Amino acid sequence: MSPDHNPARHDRDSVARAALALLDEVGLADLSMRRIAARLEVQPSALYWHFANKQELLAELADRITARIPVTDDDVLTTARSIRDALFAYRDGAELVLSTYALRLGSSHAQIALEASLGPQSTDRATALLHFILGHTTLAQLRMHAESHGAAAAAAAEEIDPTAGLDSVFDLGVVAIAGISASQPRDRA
Amino acid sequence: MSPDHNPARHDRDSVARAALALLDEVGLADLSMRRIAARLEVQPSALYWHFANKQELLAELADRITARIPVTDDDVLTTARSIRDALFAYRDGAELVLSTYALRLGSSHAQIALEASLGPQSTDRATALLHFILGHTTLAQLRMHAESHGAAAAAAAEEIDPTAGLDSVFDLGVVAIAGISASQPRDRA
DNA sequence: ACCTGAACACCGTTCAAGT
DNA sequence: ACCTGAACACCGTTCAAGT
Repeated sequence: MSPDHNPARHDRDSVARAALALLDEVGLADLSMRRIAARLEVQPSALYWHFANKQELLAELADRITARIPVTDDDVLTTARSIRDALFAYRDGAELVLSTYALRLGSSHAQIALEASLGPQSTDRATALLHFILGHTTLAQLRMHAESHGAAAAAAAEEIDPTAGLDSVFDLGVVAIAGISASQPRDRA
Repeated sequence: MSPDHNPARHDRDSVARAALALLDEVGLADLSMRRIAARLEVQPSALYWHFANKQELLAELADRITARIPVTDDDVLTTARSIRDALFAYRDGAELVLSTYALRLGSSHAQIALEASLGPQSTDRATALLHFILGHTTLAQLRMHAESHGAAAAAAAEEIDPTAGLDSVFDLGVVAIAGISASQPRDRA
Protein backbone atom coordinates (compact mmCIF):
# COMPACT_ATOMS: atom_id res chain seq x y z
CA MET A 1 0.00 0.00 0.00
CA SER A 2 2.25 2.75 -1.29
CA PRO A 3 0.75 6.08 -0.20
CA ASP A 4 1.47 8.07 -3.36
CA HIS A 5 0.30 7.20 -6.87
CA ASN A 6 -1.31 3.75 -6.81
CA PRO A 7 -0.51 1.38 -9.70
CA ALA A 8 -4.06 1.86 -11.06
CA ARG A 9 -3.99 -0.90 -13.67
CA HIS A 10 -6.70 -0.62 -16.29
CA ASP A 11 -7.79 -2.35 -19.47
CA ARG A 12 -9.71 -1.30 -22.56
CA ASP A 13 -13.03 -1.97 -20.88
CA SER A 14 -12.44 0.04 -17.72
CA VAL A 15 -11.18 3.01 -19.75
CA ALA A 16 -14.22 2.89 -22.02
CA ARG A 17 -16.58 2.63 -19.03
CA ALA A 18 -15.02 5.64 -17.32
CA ALA A 19 -15.12 7.64 -20.56
CA LEU A 20 -18.79 6.79 -21.13
CA ALA A 21 -19.71 7.85 -17.60
CA LEU A 22 -17.75 11.07 -18.03
CA LEU A 23 -19.43 11.77 -21.37
CA ASP A 24 -22.78 11.70 -19.63
CA GLU A 25 -21.54 14.16 -17.01
CA VAL A 26 -19.65 16.76 -19.02
CA GLY A 27 -20.77 16.30 -22.63
CA LEU A 28 -18.82 15.62 -25.80
CA ALA A 29 -17.16 19.05 -26.04
CA ASP A 30 -15.57 18.68 -22.60
CA LEU A 31 -14.69 15.00 -22.91
CA SER A 32 -10.91 15.29 -23.16
CA MET A 33 -8.30 12.58 -22.90
CA ARG A 34 -6.82 14.48 -19.97
CA ARG A 35 -10.14 14.54 -18.15
CA ILE A 36 -10.66 10.83 -18.68
CA ALA A 37 -7.15 10.18 -17.43
CA ALA A 38 -7.74 12.31 -14.35
CA ARG A 39 -10.93 10.38 -13.59
CA LEU A 40 -8.94 7.15 -13.74
CA GLU A 41 -6.15 8.67 -11.62
CA VAL A 42 -3.68 8.07 -14.39
CA GLN A 43 -1.45 10.18 -16.62
CA PRO A 44 -2.96 11.16 -20.02
CA SER A 45 -0.30 9.19 -21.85
CA ALA A 46 -1.49 5.99 -20.15
CA LEU A 47 -4.67 6.03 -22.26
CA TYR A 48 -2.62 5.56 -25.42
CA TRP A 49 -1.67 2.10 -24.35
CA HIS A 50 -5.35 1.07 -24.57
CA PHE A 51 -6.49 3.19 -27.53
CA ALA A 52 -4.44 4.39 -30.48
CA ASN A 53 -6.04 7.84 -30.35
CA LYS A 54 -9.10 9.75 -29.21
CA GLN A 55 -11.14 8.88 -32.29
CA GLU A 56 -10.72 5.17 -31.59
CA LEU A 57 -11.97 5.69 -28.04
CA LEU A 58 -14.97 7.69 -29.29
CA ALA A 59 -15.79 4.95 -31.80
CA GLU A 60 -15.80 2.44 -28.95
CA LEU A 61 -18.21 4.66 -26.99
CA ALA A 62 -20.50 4.96 -30.02
CA ASP A 63 -20.48 1.17 -30.35
CA ARG A 64 -21.43 0.75 -26.71
CA ILE A 65 -24.28 3.25 -27.03
CA THR A 66 -25.78 1.58 -30.10
CA ALA A 67 -25.16 -1.95 -28.84
CA ARG A 68 -28.28 -1.70 -26.65
CA ILE A 69 -30.59 -1.32 -29.65
CA PRO A 70 -32.69 -4.49 -29.91
CA VAL A 71 -32.80 -6.23 -33.29
CA THR A 72 -36.36 -7.53 -33.64
CA ASP A 73 -39.11 -7.76 -36.22
CA ASP A 74 -41.19 -5.18 -34.39
CA ASP A 75 -42.80 -2.47 -36.49
CA VAL A 76 -40.55 0.33 -37.77
CA LEU A 77 -41.88 3.01 -35.45
CA THR A 78 -41.03 0.91 -32.41
CA THR A 79 -37.53 0.21 -33.72
CA ALA A 80 -36.98 3.86 -34.62
CA ARG A 81 -38.02 4.93 -31.13
CA SER A 82 -35.70 2.42 -29.50
CA ILE A 83 -32.81 3.78 -31.57
CA ARG A 84 -33.72 7.32 -30.52
CA ASP A 85 -33.94 6.24 -26.88
CA ALA A 86 -30.54 4.56 -27.03
CA LEU A 87 -29.02 7.80 -28.35
CA PHE A 88 -30.85 9.84 -25.72
CA ALA A 89 -29.53 7.58 -22.95
CA TYR A 90 -26.19 9.42 -22.89
CA ARG A 91 -25.48 13.13 -23.12
CA ASP A 92 -24.57 14.02 -26.73
CA GLY A 93 -25.08 10.37 -27.65
CA ALA A 94 -26.71 11.25 -30.97
CA GLU A 95 -23.95 13.65 -32.02
CA LEU A 96 -21.30 11.10 -31.11
CA VAL A 97 -22.96 8.27 -33.04
CA LEU A 98 -23.65 10.57 -36.00
CA SER A 99 -20.03 11.61 -36.45
CA THR A 100 -18.69 8.14 -35.75
CA TYR A 101 -21.15 6.45 -38.08
CA ALA A 102 -20.05 8.73 -40.90
CA LEU A 103 -16.53 7.36 -40.76
CA ARG A 104 -17.56 3.77 -41.08
CA LEU A 105 -18.33 1.90 -44.24
CA GLY A 106 -20.68 -1.03 -44.00
CA SER A 107 -23.65 -1.30 -41.70
CA SER A 108 -23.96 -0.10 -38.16
CA HIS A 109 -25.96 -1.85 -35.50
CA ALA A 110 -28.76 0.70 -35.86
CA GLN A 111 -28.97 0.08 -39.60
CA ILE A 112 -29.22 -3.66 -38.97
CA ALA A 113 -32.05 -3.10 -36.51
CA LEU A 114 -33.94 -1.01 -39.07
CA GLU A 115 -33.45 -3.58 -41.81
CA ALA A 116 -34.77 -6.27 -39.49
CA SER A 117 -37.94 -4.22 -39.07
CA LEU A 118 -38.39 -3.27 -42.69
CA GLY A 119 -37.53 -6.63 -44.11
CA PRO A 120 -34.97 -7.24 -46.88
CA GLN A 121 -34.88 -5.34 -50.19
CA SER A 122 -35.26 -2.03 -48.42
CA THR A 123 -31.73 -0.99 -47.56
CA ASP A 124 -32.30 2.43 -49.12
CA ARG A 125 -35.32 3.03 -46.93
CA ALA A 126 -33.34 1.85 -43.90
CA THR A 127 -30.51 4.22 -44.78
CA ALA A 128 -32.85 7.17 -45.27
CA LEU A 129 -34.54 6.33 -41.97
CA LEU A 130 -31.23 6.17 -40.15
CA HIS A 131 -30.16 9.52 -41.58
CA PHE A 132 -33.43 11.09 -40.50
CA ILE A 133 -33.23 9.60 -37.01
CA LEU A 134 -29.64 10.72 -36.54
CA GLY A 135 -30.33 14.23 -37.82
CA HIS A 136 -33.52 14.71 -35.84
CA THR A 137 -32.17 13.21 -32.62
CA THR A 138 -28.90 15.13 -32.78
CA LEU A 139 -30.80 18.39 -33.28
CA ALA A 140 -33.22 17.64 -30.46
CA GLN A 141 -30.48 16.63 -28.05
CA LEU A 142 -28.25 19.61 -28.83
CA ARG A 143 -31.25 21.87 -28.33
CA MET A 144 -32.17 20.25 -25.04
CA HIS A 145 -28.79 21.00 -23.59
CA ALA A 146 -28.48 24.49 -25.07
CA GLU A 147 -31.78 25.30 -23.39
CA SER A 148 -30.78 24.09 -19.93
CA HIS A 149 -27.41 25.76 -20.28
CA GLY A 150 -29.03 29.17 -20.44
CA ALA A 151 -27.56 29.83 -23.88
CA ALA A 152 -31.00 30.22 -25.39
CA ALA A 153 -32.18 33.60 -24.16
CA ALA A 154 -35.20 33.56 -26.41
CA ALA A 155 -36.63 30.49 -24.66
CA ALA A 156 -37.26 32.42 -21.46
CA ALA A 157 -38.60 35.38 -23.40
CA GLU A 158 -41.15 33.36 -25.35
CA GLU A 159 -41.79 30.96 -22.48
CA ILE A 160 -42.15 27.99 -24.75
CA ASP A 161 -40.57 24.59 -24.62
CA PRO A 162 -38.33 24.32 -27.71
CA THR A 163 -38.57 20.54 -27.67
CA ALA A 164 -42.36 20.59 -27.58
CA GLY A 165 -43.93 18.90 -30.56
CA LEU A 166 -40.66 17.36 -31.69
CA ASP A 167 -41.95 13.87 -31.03
CA SER A 168 -44.72 14.38 -33.58
CA VAL A 169 -42.09 15.46 -36.11
CA PHE A 170 -40.15 12.30 -35.33
CA ASP A 171 -43.18 10.07 -35.85
CA LEU A 172 -44.16 11.91 -39.02
CA GLY A 173 -40.71 11.44 -40.54
CA VAL A 174 -40.39 7.80 -39.60
CA VAL A 175 -43.87 6.85 -40.82
CA ALA A 176 -43.35 8.72 -44.10
CA ILE A 177 -39.96 7.23 -44.93
CA ALA A 178 -41.04 3.74 -43.86
CA GLY A 179 -43.91 4.04 -46.29
CA ILE A 180 -46.60 2.98 -43.88
CA SER A 181 -49.99 4.60 -43.35
CA ALA A 182 -51.07 6.70 -40.41
CA SER A 183 -51.98 3.80 -38.12
CA GLN A 184 -49.18 1.42 -37.30
CA PRO A 185 -49.45 -1.91 -39.07
CA ARG A 186 -48.56 -4.84 -36.87
CA ASP A 187 -47.28 -7.97 -38.56
CA ARG A 188 -47.74 -10.14 -35.53
CA ALA A 189 -49.93 -10.12 -32.39
CA MET B 1 4.63 52.17 -44.97
CA SER B 2 6.07 50.80 -41.74
CA PRO B 3 8.07 47.65 -42.56
CA ASP B 4 7.02 45.55 -39.57
CA HIS B 5 3.45 44.63 -38.60
CA ASN B 6 1.07 46.58 -40.82
CA PRO B 7 -2.02 48.11 -39.18
CA ALA B 8 -4.20 45.50 -40.93
CA ARG B 9 -7.58 47.02 -40.11
CA HIS B 10 -10.53 44.68 -40.49
CA ASP B 11 -14.24 44.64 -39.86
CA ARG B 12 -16.81 41.95 -39.17
CA ASP B 13 -17.26 41.21 -42.86
CA SER B 14 -13.59 40.77 -43.73
CA VAL B 15 -13.06 38.46 -40.75
CA ALA B 16 -16.07 36.35 -41.71
CA ARG B 17 -14.94 36.15 -45.33
CA ALA B 18 -11.45 35.03 -44.35
CA ALA B 19 -12.88 32.47 -41.93
CA LEU B 20 -15.24 31.09 -44.58
CA ALA B 21 -12.41 30.72 -47.09
CA LEU B 22 -10.26 29.03 -44.46
CA LEU B 23 -13.09 26.67 -43.53
CA ASP B 24 -13.19 25.46 -47.11
CA GLU B 25 -9.43 24.83 -47.07
CA VAL B 26 -8.83 23.16 -43.71
CA GLY B 27 -12.24 21.96 -42.52
CA LEU B 28 -14.18 22.64 -39.34
CA ALA B 29 -11.89 20.68 -37.01
CA ASP B 30 -8.86 22.75 -37.98
CA LEU B 31 -10.63 26.09 -38.16
CA SER B 32 -9.15 27.75 -35.08
CA MET B 33 -9.29 31.37 -34.04
CA ARG B 34 -5.50 31.39 -34.13
CA ARG B 35 -5.45 30.11 -37.71
CA ILE B 36 -7.99 32.71 -38.83
CA ALA B 37 -5.95 35.43 -37.12
CA ALA B 38 -2.77 34.23 -38.81
CA ARG B 39 -4.51 34.33 -42.19
CA LEU B 40 -5.47 37.95 -41.50
CA GLU B 41 -1.95 38.74 -40.26
CA VAL B 42 -3.35 39.75 -36.91
CA GLN B 43 -3.02 38.59 -33.31
CA PRO B 44 -5.69 36.08 -32.15
CA SER B 45 -7.01 38.54 -29.61
CA ALA B 46 -7.88 40.98 -32.40
CA LEU B 47 -10.74 38.71 -33.51
CA TYR B 48 -12.53 39.29 -30.23
CA TRP B 49 -13.14 42.89 -31.10
CA HIS B 50 -15.33 41.71 -34.03
CA PHE B 51 -16.92 38.61 -32.52
CA ALA B 52 -17.69 37.89 -28.88
CA ASN B 53 -16.44 34.32 -29.20
CA LYS B 54 -15.83 31.48 -31.65
CA GLN B 55 -19.43 30.27 -31.57
CA GLU B 56 -20.68 33.68 -32.72
CA LEU B 57 -18.24 33.60 -35.63
CA LEU B 58 -19.35 30.08 -36.58
CA ALA B 59 -22.99 31.17 -36.46
CA GLU B 60 -22.16 33.99 -38.86
CA LEU B 61 -20.51 31.48 -41.23
CA ALA B 62 -23.56 29.22 -41.06
CA ASP B 63 -25.77 32.19 -41.90
CA ARG B 64 -23.64 33.04 -44.91
CA ILE B 65 -23.74 29.45 -46.15
CA THR B 66 -27.54 29.18 -45.92
CA ALA B 67 -28.16 32.71 -47.18
CA ARG B 68 -27.67 31.50 -50.76
CA ILE B 69 -30.64 29.16 -50.60
CA PRO B 70 -33.35 30.56 -52.89
CA VAL B 71 -36.85 30.96 -51.44
CA THR B 72 -39.22 30.07 -54.27
CA ASP B 73 -42.40 28.09 -54.86
CA ASP B 74 -40.50 25.44 -56.80
CA ASP B 75 -41.34 21.83 -56.00
CA VAL B 76 -39.94 20.38 -52.78
CA LEU B 77 -37.34 18.19 -54.41
CA THR B 78 -35.81 21.16 -56.18
CA THR B 79 -35.74 23.20 -52.97
CA ALA B 80 -34.28 20.28 -51.00
CA ARG B 81 -31.53 19.84 -53.57
CA SER B 82 -30.66 23.52 -53.48
CA ILE B 83 -30.35 23.33 -49.70
CA ARG B 84 -28.08 20.31 -50.02
CA ASP B 85 -26.00 22.06 -52.68
CA ALA B 86 -25.60 25.15 -50.50
CA LEU B 87 -24.30 22.96 -47.67
CA PHE B 88 -22.00 21.09 -50.04
CA ALA B 89 -20.55 24.36 -51.34
CA TYR B 90 -18.21 24.63 -48.35
CA ARG B 91 -16.17 21.94 -46.66
CA ASP B 92 -18.03 20.69 -43.56
CA GLY B 93 -20.84 23.11 -44.41
CA ALA B 94 -23.54 20.64 -43.41
CA GLU B 95 -21.96 19.85 -40.05
CA LEU B 96 -21.53 23.54 -39.29
CA VAL B 97 -25.12 24.41 -40.17
CA LEU B 98 -26.43 21.38 -38.28
CA SER B 99 -24.75 22.30 -35.00
CA THR B 100 -25.49 26.00 -35.36
CA TYR B 101 -29.12 25.44 -36.31
CA ALA B 102 -29.60 23.37 -33.16
CA LEU B 103 -28.80 26.33 -30.95
CA ARG B 104 -31.34 28.63 -32.51
CA LEU B 105 -34.98 28.84 -31.73
CA GLY B 106 -37.26 30.09 -34.48
CA SER B 107 -36.89 29.39 -38.16
CA SER B 108 -33.74 29.23 -40.18
CA HIS B 109 -33.43 30.35 -43.76
CA ALA B 110 -33.51 26.74 -44.95
CA GLN B 111 -36.74 26.09 -43.05
CA ILE B 112 -38.31 29.16 -44.64
CA ALA B 113 -37.33 27.92 -48.09
CA LEU B 114 -38.93 24.53 -47.40
CA GLU B 115 -42.13 26.10 -46.10
CA ALA B 116 -42.31 28.23 -49.23
CA SER B 117 -42.22 25.06 -51.31
CA LEU B 118 -44.62 23.03 -49.20
CA GLY B 119 -47.08 25.81 -48.63
CA PRO B 120 -48.43 26.87 -45.23
CA GLN B 121 -49.94 24.45 -42.67
CA SER B 122 -47.04 22.07 -43.11
CA THR B 123 -44.41 23.31 -40.66
CA ASP B 124 -44.04 19.82 -39.20
CA ARG B 125 -43.31 18.38 -42.64
CA ALA B 126 -40.83 21.20 -43.29
CA THR B 127 -39.11 20.51 -39.96
CA ALA B 128 -38.90 16.77 -40.62
CA LEU B 129 -37.55 17.49 -44.10
CA LEU B 130 -34.91 19.85 -42.73
CA HIS B 131 -33.80 17.29 -40.14
CA PHE B 132 -33.50 14.62 -42.81
CA ILE B 133 -31.58 16.91 -45.16
CA LEU B 134 -29.19 18.00 -42.42
CA GLY B 135 -28.63 14.44 -41.22
CA HIS B 136 -28.15 12.96 -44.66
CA THR B 137 -25.97 15.76 -45.98
CA THR B 138 -23.77 15.87 -42.88
CA LEU B 139 -23.22 12.12 -43.10
CA ALA B 140 -22.46 12.24 -46.83
CA GLN B 141 -20.07 15.15 -46.48
CA LEU B 142 -18.20 13.69 -43.52
CA ARG B 143 -17.86 10.44 -45.43
CA MET B 144 -16.60 12.19 -48.55
CA HIS B 145 -13.75 13.72 -46.65
CA ALA B 146 -12.94 10.64 -44.57
CA GLU B 147 -12.58 8.75 -47.83
CA SER B 148 -10.17 11.19 -49.45
CA HIS B 149 -8.24 11.48 -46.19
CA GLY B 150 -7.30 7.80 -46.37
CA ALA B 151 -8.91 7.11 -43.00
CA ALA B 152 -11.25 4.58 -44.54
CA ALA B 153 -9.08 1.54 -45.17
CA ALA B 154 -12.04 -0.60 -46.10
CA ALA B 155 -12.85 1.59 -49.09
CA ALA B 156 -9.71 0.54 -50.93
CA ALA B 157 -10.23 -3.08 -49.92
CA GLU B 158 -13.75 -3.28 -51.28
CA GLU B 159 -13.05 -0.90 -54.13
CA ILE B 160 -16.44 0.71 -53.91
CA ASP B 161 -17.42 4.35 -53.80
CA PRO B 162 -18.93 4.92 -50.35
CA THR B 163 -20.97 7.85 -51.63
CA ALA B 164 -22.41 5.86 -54.51
CA GLY B 165 -26.18 5.63 -54.41
CA LEU B 166 -26.51 8.28 -51.74
CA ASP B 167 -28.37 10.59 -54.10
CA SER B 168 -31.14 8.03 -54.51
CA VAL B 169 -31.42 7.82 -50.73
CA PHE B 170 -31.72 11.60 -50.63
CA ASP B 171 -34.49 11.69 -53.20
CA LEU B 172 -36.31 8.82 -51.53
CA GLY B 173 -36.30 10.56 -48.18
CA VAL B 174 -37.37 13.93 -49.51
CA VAL B 175 -40.17 12.56 -51.65
CA ALA B 176 -41.46 10.39 -48.79
CA ILE B 177 -41.48 13.13 -46.16
CA ALA B 178 -42.94 15.68 -48.56
CA GLY B 179 -45.77 13.28 -49.22
CA ILE B 180 -45.59 13.42 -52.98
CA SER B 181 -45.70 10.49 -55.39
CA ALA B 182 -42.83 9.03 -57.38
CA SER B 183 -42.98 11.51 -60.24
CA GLN B 184 -42.39 15.12 -59.31
CA PRO B 185 -45.55 17.20 -59.39
CA ARG B 186 -45.03 20.64 -60.85
CA ASP B 187 -47.40 23.35 -59.76
CA ARG B 188 -46.41 25.73 -62.51
CA ALA B 189 -44.83 25.42 -65.96
C1' DA C 1 -12.10 52.05 -33.71
C1' DC C 2 -9.07 48.44 -33.88
C1' DC C 3 -4.93 46.06 -32.63
C1' DT C 4 -0.68 44.20 -29.72
C1' DG C 5 1.52 41.50 -26.08
C1' DA C 6 1.39 38.74 -22.50
C1' DA C 7 -0.77 35.70 -19.83
C1' DC C 8 -4.10 31.77 -18.13
C1' DA C 9 -5.92 27.43 -18.31
C1' DC C 10 -6.28 24.24 -21.23
C1' DC C 11 -5.74 20.54 -25.56
C1' DG C 12 -3.95 15.56 -28.28
C1' DT C 13 -0.03 12.95 -28.88
C1' DT C 14 4.78 10.94 -28.60
C1' DC C 15 8.37 8.57 -26.39
C1' DA C 16 11.98 7.20 -23.42
C1' DA C 17 11.98 5.26 -19.13
C1' DG C 18 10.26 2.88 -15.20
C1' DT C 19 7.95 -1.46 -12.73
C1' DA D 1 1.62 -5.50 -19.44
C1' DC D 2 0.80 -1.05 -18.07
C1' DC D 3 2.18 3.37 -16.38
C1' DT D 4 5.11 7.89 -15.44
C1' DG D 5 7.36 12.21 -16.71
C1' DA D 6 8.56 15.36 -19.71
C1' DA D 7 8.10 17.45 -23.78
C1' DC D 8 5.98 19.39 -28.36
C1' DA D 9 2.84 21.88 -30.83
C1' DC D 10 -1.18 23.45 -30.26
C1' DC D 11 -6.13 25.52 -28.31
C1' DG D 12 -10.02 29.71 -26.73
C1' DT D 13 -10.24 33.71 -24.12
C1' DT D 14 -9.13 37.92 -21.23
C1' DC D 15 -7.24 42.29 -20.52
C1' DA D 16 -4.26 46.11 -19.98
C1' DA D 17 -2.04 48.88 -23.09
C1' DG D 18 -1.04 50.98 -27.37
C1' DT D 19 -2.35 53.97 -31.84
